[in-house]
Amino acid sequence: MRVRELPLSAPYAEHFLEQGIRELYPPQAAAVDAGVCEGENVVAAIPTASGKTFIAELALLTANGPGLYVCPLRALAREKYETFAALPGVDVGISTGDFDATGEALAGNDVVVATSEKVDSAIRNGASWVDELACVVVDEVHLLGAERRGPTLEVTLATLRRRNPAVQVVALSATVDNPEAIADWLDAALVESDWRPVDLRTGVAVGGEVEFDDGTTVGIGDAHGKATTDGGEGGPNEVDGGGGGPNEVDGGGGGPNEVDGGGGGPNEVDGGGGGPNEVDDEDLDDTEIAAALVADTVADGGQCLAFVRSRTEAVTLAQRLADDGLAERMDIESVAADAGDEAADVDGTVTGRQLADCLRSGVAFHHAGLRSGHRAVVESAFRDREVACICATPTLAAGVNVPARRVVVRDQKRYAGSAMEWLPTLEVHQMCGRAGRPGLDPHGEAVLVGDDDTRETLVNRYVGGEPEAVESTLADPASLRTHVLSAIATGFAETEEEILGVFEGTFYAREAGAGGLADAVAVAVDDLVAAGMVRRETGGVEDYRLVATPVGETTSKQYVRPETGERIVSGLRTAAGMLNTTTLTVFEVICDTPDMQDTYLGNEERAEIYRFARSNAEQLTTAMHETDDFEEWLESVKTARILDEWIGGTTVEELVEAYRIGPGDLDSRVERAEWLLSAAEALAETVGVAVPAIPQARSRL
DNA sequence: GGCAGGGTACTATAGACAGCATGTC
DNA sequence: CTATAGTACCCTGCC
Repeated sequence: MRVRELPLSAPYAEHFLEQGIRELYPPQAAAVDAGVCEGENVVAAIPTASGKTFIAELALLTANGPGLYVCPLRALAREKYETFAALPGVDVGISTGDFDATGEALAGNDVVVATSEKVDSAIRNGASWVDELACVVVDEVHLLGAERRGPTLEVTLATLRRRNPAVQVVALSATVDNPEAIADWLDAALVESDWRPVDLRTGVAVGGEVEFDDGTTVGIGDAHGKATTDGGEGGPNEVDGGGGGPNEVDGGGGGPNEVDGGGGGPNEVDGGGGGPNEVDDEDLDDTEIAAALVADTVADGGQCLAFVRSRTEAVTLAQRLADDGLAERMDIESVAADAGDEAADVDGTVTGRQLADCLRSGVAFHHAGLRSGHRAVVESAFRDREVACICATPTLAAGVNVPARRVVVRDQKRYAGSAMEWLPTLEVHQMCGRAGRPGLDPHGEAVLVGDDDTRETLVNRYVGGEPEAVESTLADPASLRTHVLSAIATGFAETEEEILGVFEGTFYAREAGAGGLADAVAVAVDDLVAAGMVRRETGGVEDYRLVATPVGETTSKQYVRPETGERIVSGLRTAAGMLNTTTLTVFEVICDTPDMQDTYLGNEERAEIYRFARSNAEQLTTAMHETDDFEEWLESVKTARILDEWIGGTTVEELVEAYRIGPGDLDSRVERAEWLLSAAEALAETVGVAVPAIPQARSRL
């Protein structure tokens, strides 16, 4: 199918042709056949980089009215905003917590790009534009299975559809085990495919060699074995009708079960029995294997991503690769010396300096402790081929697009609470899916590092294994309370019956029936009444209606969780009766809510924070002996102390040093504090308490 | 006695969304 | 619990 044949107006068709898109990828063609251009609901469960954006554009451009594009990350929202803004004659608006590109009212736009929380918030605050939508595209719908954020996605989508039954819904998902359930929920046609524009092979590295799922075996430390099964030298990047395009369809991921569960086939294509530099099989630890896997690809002119478990390990691996002189083996454009300077310019923290040093050696690391400036430098230097390898925690797999020739997953387990857990298959697949850069690499390679004991597990679980099914988490009491309050506060529901009606259209209800929630909703309502968020108003003879109290209304509008609203209100009341109310007081209140991210409290620090809490007890709203979770409260005190020092003028460098947090972590704490303080101010006004320390703290943040 | 090197016990561990006012045609 | 890197600390052995 060609772009010319699509029901697009001339300027759009021109635009795509200019971008080199002539022939549609098979999943795109399938989406068109399913009716994306005719207003039909479509769920596309296809790999990343197989052309999802184009499907979204088709839906939005052919829709009979304004469109909404919902995505999970602010960074992705920005990326999409730019993509859509490049379309001729399309007015695009963006709406995320931190970014507002146009300043115009969202109502005037042809397309709005927003995070799901922002859409939820817009609905709660009565924004009118949501009712005029003709089309909603939801990116990464499989996140509906995520705790906390999943429920807001499904409730938001259900509400949008309820208020506007005619709206077209196009949902884009990673490959999951039950895409048909999502399609069924949305009354949508399902397009399912594992076609990719660049072939991907996945392997497991044990000792000195890698066994790939296509049956080939490659020695590690060989200058990277050649010769795989596919011959497509022709031009994997050509989207042109002429070239190898269409017939690549079944050559590639075609059959989903091409993978042989039993491990490597008998047909080894070993690079010739141990190359000259072949690494010794024995006594290689995972890091050495990972480093060799990276070095091989780099020596061959390709770039790598290496995924590890923790932040420090990402940094350590990057430094090690830098010391090994990794980049010297690569004909990279130029080592990222400028990027190094840029990274150093962001701040003078240890993290920043380490990153700068790595970048000047053509290596980088990436994790959530980096500030967004750092991350942007790393991402763009990598895209410009100034960096040979990024060592990263799983953040990178879910974020903006940074494809590499080879992906090395060194660690497949993660510390969770008190034990090591295997990573979900879906997550590992997303890491692996970053392999293969269209136009630059003949194929992508993903390698999981293991040993004799784990080999079979890795093959079964990740190489040949199916990703998990998406399951709703709406039944979680905390999520339910939030959305029940929202339904009442917006006036969509006045009885428990009507609340169930709001949830009728959710993914959860499809699985369990809305009735499955009845008991849980009743509990949530009771909780909200007890918390002073909701009131039962006995209006009629026998019945009552549910009404949000002013506090409940403000809580919902401010988009904080009910528990947060409750904690803030009680904190404010206590503060009003205190002699010594300071900025520390209000920080303690907002940090002691579930909406503030807690800060790790090390053993060493505990005693020190305890002393701090004691000596400042008259400024804190919580008496030590009456905390239900002392440990958690101490963490809040630590966060509050950091914020208080921050507004007192302590620098990032000093705070990072003193409290062992990443610079990016500090940024995110500050950002949340701004938001929670404004919520606190609004709540203070609704309950009629004046706490001057709130505006003080706000202005100094 | 002093110090280097090695063994050992202990500590720590991924990620990231949201409010609102304001001015302008 | 199913792990492992980094580190503070102690012990040992050598000078």
